[in-house]
Amino acid sequence: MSKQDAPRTLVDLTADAPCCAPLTQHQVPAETAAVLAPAFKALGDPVRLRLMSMIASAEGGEVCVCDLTPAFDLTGPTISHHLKALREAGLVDAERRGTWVWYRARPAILRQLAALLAVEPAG
Amino acid sequence: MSKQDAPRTLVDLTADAPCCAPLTQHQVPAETAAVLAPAFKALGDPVRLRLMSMIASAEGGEVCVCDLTPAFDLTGPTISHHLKALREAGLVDAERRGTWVWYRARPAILRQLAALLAVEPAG
DNA sequence: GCCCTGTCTCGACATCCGTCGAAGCAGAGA
DNA sequence: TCTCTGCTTCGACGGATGTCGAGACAGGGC
Repeated sequence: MSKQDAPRTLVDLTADAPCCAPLTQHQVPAETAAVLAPAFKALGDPVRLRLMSMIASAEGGEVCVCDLTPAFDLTGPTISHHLKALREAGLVDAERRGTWVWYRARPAILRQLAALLAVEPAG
Repeated sequence: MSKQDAPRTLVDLTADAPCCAPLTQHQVPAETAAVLAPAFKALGDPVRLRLMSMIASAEGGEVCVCDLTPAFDLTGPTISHHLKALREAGLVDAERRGTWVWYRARPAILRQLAALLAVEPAG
């Protein structure tokens, strides 16, 4: 369940390759935009942004779905749907251990997104 | 046309205030997520990501719509629609000067989004 | 084996989004 | 004033998205 369902176009994105020059310095090619936009899109929902933050800032680097769901006024299926969106965007990984499923962040892609948005300190 | 049509919830976002601790260090509060998610959402479309890049990397810091439109296989109204989305997300400003409309980036909000996604070098 | 708990998938629904053509508005020039 | 060009807005259409309830599946305990 953890890796296979990430779309093929995002696979190289999840590596540690230094892929992206800042938005503000070079034009983003169409192919790069097509690959990166889904990651921003996944963060473009308040629930997913909070989920991403809860996962990425979790102690031990991972968090159980059972700790995520009660934090929202949403049903289990809806949270599961949002987690799937984060998974398919390559932002998180999931792993089942016994009864519970644990999620952890993928720092590499976060780094790449941050690098893309980087602005020189004194514009 | 330049500022008034930005939604009210984003106004404080466009200031230079150091608003956001990294995603990976503190949980993003619901209010912050509600304010920031629309900005990521605006970047979550390949066309808008390229537009944002073309505007942010333009020489002189601004670019004419007439230079943006021919770069895409899309009609004028569609490009205008995407530019409006970037405007309403507070990512760009527009200004009419004579016949043409010029767009420029707002570096402050880009900095804030990048800061939110920041990951420690040796996470 | 049976049930209980936790999570995901499926189907349905309302809403939102990307795209287009047509029309409107603002400036420039004849 | 009349017309032309550039950009936006409007209205419409098809497809994607967020949400839910119901049901399926996996693992643990009896």
